[in-house]
Amino acid sequence: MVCDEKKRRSKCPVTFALDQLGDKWSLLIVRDLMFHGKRTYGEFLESDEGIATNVLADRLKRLEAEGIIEKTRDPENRRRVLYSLTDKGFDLTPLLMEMVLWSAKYDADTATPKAMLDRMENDRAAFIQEVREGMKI
Amino acid sequence: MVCDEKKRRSKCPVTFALDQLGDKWSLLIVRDLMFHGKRTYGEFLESDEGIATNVLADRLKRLEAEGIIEKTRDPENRRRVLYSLTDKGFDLTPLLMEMVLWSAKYDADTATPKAMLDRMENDRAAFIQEVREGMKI
DNA sequence: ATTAATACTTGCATTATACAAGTAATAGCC
DNA sequence: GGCTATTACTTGTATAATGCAAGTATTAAT
Repeated sequence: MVCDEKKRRSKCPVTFALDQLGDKWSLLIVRDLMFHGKRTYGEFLESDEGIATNVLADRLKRLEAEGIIEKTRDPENRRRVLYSLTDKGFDLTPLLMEMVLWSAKYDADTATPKAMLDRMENDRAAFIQEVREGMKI
Repeated sequence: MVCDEKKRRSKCPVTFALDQLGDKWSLLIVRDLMFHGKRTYGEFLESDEGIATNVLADRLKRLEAEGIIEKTRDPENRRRVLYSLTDKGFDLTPLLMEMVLWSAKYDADTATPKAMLDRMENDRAAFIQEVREGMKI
């Protein structure tokens, strides 16, 4: 194929976001980068949800193509690839925060510390700043 | 099958939300209920994205089972079924707002009026209140 | 030179989706 | 009451996505 751009379903912003992130795995990779300090293929594979290797490879490729993550070789160990969030990826922080707050409200078993939920709700800007700093290489 | 509960992938709140909404269609139905005043199967079918009839039926069933939407017969026309958001569904408003803001930032073609984006950003509570009022039957 | 670590790719079975068509219940009209 | 239209689905089938097990390629360590 000469052109691999997908046709857009519509010009709706919700659709735009869903076309880039609307599946059961993409946002878990973003979560791991954003909140859990994960950076490598192997680390993503270890997450509790158990993503399949081919699906992980596919999602990393797509997220990179969409400019949400970027890929570098680890200079200290050249067989290791390091993934990180771009600004576009980091800007998903508020979206992830709202997901966490919604789930905390409606899922009795959610494993998010109360203190963190309070910070998310009461000082959004500070929380986002903490995430940004935590993401630093 | 005796029990149709799905096993959870993890206790992560992001996973909880993705298991209920993480596909390319569920949130579009929520969007149509929340922002476009749609309430019937036929109206959802008309949306630009072009959902397949069987997928729409499946998603309506799931969303209802998850307590995000509810179903009533239209008393004035008993062959018509009316869908509406529950409180749990309405509480997705901030999540949808963040999706819209993120897409507006990164998609040059997004069709959201600037004035609406400004209200979402600068007066979140008021915007949410407007949505709530607009949703009234 | 051999083994280990890391990041993938491949093949195949299962599941989900898209598309076209058909069915069921209610309503409106004669 | 019988006929047609409306509305909300269901069903069948082809295509695409996912899950799982196994294999390959590149770099590092010994």
